Amino acid sequence: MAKKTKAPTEKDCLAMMLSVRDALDVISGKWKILILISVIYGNKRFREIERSIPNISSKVLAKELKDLEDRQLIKRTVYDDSPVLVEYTATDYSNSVSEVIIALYNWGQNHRMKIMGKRR
Amino acid sequence: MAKKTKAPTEKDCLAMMLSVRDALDVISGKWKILILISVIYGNKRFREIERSIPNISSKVLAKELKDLEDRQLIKRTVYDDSPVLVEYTATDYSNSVSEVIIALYNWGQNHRMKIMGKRR
DNA sequence: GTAAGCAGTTACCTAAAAGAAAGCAGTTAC
DNA sequence: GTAACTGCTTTCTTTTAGGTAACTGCTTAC
Repeated sequence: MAKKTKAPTEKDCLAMMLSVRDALDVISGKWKILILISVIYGNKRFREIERSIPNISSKVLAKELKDLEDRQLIKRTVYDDSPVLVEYTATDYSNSVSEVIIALYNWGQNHRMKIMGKRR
Repeated sequence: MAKKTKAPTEKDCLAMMLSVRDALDVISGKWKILILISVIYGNKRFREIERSIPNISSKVLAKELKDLEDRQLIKRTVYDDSPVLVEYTATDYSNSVSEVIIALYNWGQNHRMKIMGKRR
């Protein structure tokens, strides 16, 4: 299978950037990943998610949930018993974000230990 | 070694969020990761880095480089021959970000294929 | 002598994100 | 009957990130 081992070219560098940018477009922002964590973890109801994320407001949560739903990173299901009941759940696709989340989690933990010398 | 397998608690969810937030505080923004990629890849000079990142401006680059330097994610070395020569290089610490970068790269590539049905 | 490269800085402006606070229509609990 | 929960929406204000563009002092190349 002897492949040539090529040194990385400028194109590789650029390609890396473009894909990372694609990811950041979807995932970045102060709240999206936290919301995904909450939902993947198992929180389903609007208020439940809201309570699980420190300092998030209803307004921001509603907006971000819509955005994540549009991108199929979250599923919104309405059960129309009265009272109306709404459930947010993870999708297969949102589960694919786990790798990113875990990398961020590991790095963040490590970073805090570096700068504060202690764990949370 | 039989550890108890515990179901994740609310505290686990919160701890995850807090660490991820720590990471995002350092790493987020439109440009920081792209700059890290460029420098890790091997670009050293200010203009070289600038040219390697599509559409970045001098102002933003200068600001972000300072920020990354403060956080020890980049090393800035001045060679004071005349003309003054400045080199930016990756640190051990910035290399630790690679895992995050790779996760973002993989996800971003996958995402693009999902929504566009093609690679870059 | 002028154009172009180096490593930035400065000042001004805008759009988007986010915070704060209140409200609403419906339901349930006491 | 009133307080508290649900899933949001609305308005208003502040903050921040980022874009644009020009300009600096210095050096080398033509």
